[in-house]
Amino acid sequence: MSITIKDVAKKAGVSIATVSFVTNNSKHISTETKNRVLKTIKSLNYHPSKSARDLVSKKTGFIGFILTDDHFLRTEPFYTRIFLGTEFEARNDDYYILLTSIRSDFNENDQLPRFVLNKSVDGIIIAGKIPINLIERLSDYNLPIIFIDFIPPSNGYPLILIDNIQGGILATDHLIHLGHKNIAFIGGDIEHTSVRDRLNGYKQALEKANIPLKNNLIIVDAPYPDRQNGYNSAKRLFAKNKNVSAIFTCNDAMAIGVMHYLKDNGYDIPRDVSLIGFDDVEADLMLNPLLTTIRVPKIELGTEAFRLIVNLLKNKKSISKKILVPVELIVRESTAIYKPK
Amino acid sequence: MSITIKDVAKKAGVSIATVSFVTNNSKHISTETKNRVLKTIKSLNYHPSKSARDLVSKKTGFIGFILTDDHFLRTEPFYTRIFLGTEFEARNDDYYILLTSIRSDFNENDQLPRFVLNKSVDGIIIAGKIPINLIERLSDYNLPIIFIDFIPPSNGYPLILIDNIQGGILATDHLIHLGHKNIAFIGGDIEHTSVRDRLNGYKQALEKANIPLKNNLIIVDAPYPDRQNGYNSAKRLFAKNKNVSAIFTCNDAMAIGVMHYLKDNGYDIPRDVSLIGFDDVEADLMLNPLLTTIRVPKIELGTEAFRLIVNLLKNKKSISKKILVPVELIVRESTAIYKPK
DNA sequence: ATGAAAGCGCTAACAT
DNA sequence: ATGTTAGCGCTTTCAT
Repeated sequence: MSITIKDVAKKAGVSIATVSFVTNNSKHISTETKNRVLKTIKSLNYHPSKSARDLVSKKTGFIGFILTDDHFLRTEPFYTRIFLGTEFEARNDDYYILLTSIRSDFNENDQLPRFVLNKSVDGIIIAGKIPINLIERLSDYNLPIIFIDFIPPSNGYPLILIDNIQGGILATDHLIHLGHKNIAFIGGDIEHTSVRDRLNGYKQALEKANIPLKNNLIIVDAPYPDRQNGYNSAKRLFAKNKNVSAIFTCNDAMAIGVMHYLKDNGYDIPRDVSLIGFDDVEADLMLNPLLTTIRVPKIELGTEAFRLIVNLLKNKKSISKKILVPVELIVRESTAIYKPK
Repeated sequence: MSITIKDVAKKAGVSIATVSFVTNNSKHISTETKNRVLKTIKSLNYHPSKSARDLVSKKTGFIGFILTDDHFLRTEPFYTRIFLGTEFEARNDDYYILLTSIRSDFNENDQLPRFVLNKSVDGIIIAGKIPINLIERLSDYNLPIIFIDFIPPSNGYPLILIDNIQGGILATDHLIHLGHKNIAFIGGDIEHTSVRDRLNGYKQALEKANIPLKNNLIIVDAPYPDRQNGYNSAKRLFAKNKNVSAIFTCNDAMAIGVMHYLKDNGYDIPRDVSLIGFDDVEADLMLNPLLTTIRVPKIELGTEAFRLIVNLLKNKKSISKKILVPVELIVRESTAIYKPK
């Protein structure tokens, strides 16, 4: 049998209430008894039973984390890092994160995540694009929900977002400062708010530098921002336009595809073409040349989300907050000063 | 407030015990009352409180899943798929999986996963290579532990393993049947049991076909089986040996690296060189040509592990089992009949 | 076949 | 400052 609060109380010569007060720091206990209790707890290696605690406090001590399976299994560890961030942070607050995946084509007939049905979480974190009908069905459960890197159609939810516009500006400014004028933008689906915002930043930066916007330098018709689509987009870009000297892609996966295209077609990076990505994923460090990119602090997105939801849980009132997490330019090897041919 | 067992009992006109018996199927209840209770449960949308249940049953209803962070964040979603498998299976048994990562250089001073310290799991699943000292410290906690895709130095743990030898035979046989004679093997660290076993299968297949083993066709000196090391290994292979007509790499990540090397050096796949990988990860489907490989049923590794640990939990006796999960040859486009140049 | 009641380990109101 | 005690929602033994 496991050690319980009674064992500690008996051994320390106090009541179980006192022990409880000590473990919760909830009432003023004389330093002397407090220390004695603490010592006993340690000596007995006592850990309060989570279920007993949860039962009386009417909390579950769990936060649900929902990811579509394609995000969960993405080749670049992006969302898994965000999960890790929440998990790190949860360690301090005695919470556990329950990770589950749903199908990306989640529909009416699919079951909601079990932890929702069984009410075994106090709140829900959702990362990345998620089917709308899931959100609607979730709202019946009266659980605090917050979104990371996704703007749901319905308002009122707290949001943790990447400062994509700023990132777009940062990336484009970098290329402009290197002397580039013919700067292309390659993005995936323009319907994604993050792609749109990054493109937006690109446009703002060009405008500020008085560089005219050319539509045939913008390729945003790929369905999904992965390597393959990066490759194809680059192919389409160069089919229309030979004198591109720099490319800003909406994420690193596409940048890697673009890099392959450039290599396959005899372009040297960065001598002939400068290339900058967005996200800063592991894979960038295995490339040759190393990819210059905009770093998205993935772990921090997770920790921010966790902190926010815990605050929500404490204050009960649903303060609709929007946290914009800043990004950072990481200069590596794939960008260089513009040299006319 | 939430619906409790009392509400159900009152509405159904029975005692709470009866409701409990129904939800647990634990005693014979007349079909009539049973149906009535069931209907009431549904109408009230009642879900038993997990904490209350756990408290009395002295179970936590949780299984811990430990992964080193480099495995967790691997570029190819291999271990995350295994986790998903356990999670899928856990849904049927009313268990939840608590996923946590530890650093791959976990040492004496690092804290054990919180769910171990707090005794909030009933058992532990560990996937992939894990630091030995963690295993040792874990053993103090008297929790059932099972390993997936890793053979710990200490015996007695139930193991879920991939049938690597069979996979090696399958892959090599495939190449042999295509008429290849100069078949290379590229692996990562030979210290890994799985690499060793796959190499073993390779050797067995060659021997059976009376093809002499050539040591300069075997490259197993890379520290980690990733793309970059695949690339480098291929480079070393061709430096020693020009007339290789087929390559079997110990995993797909390395195969992708090899593929890049071959392309960079003007080899056509599969016309000049046939290539087969191992694992069958998403990325294979984005390659050109599509990669022939040995499929490891990742989801199944997870479900098997979960089933095994639940059995362990039920029977209490630690049956030291070893489950060998079979693999499958997936022929795609990167292998072809041998044609002399 | 069903019900009454004890008790799992803990928190928190109330008492001292 | 510390102790007593009533539950939290559930399972399970023992009655009936």
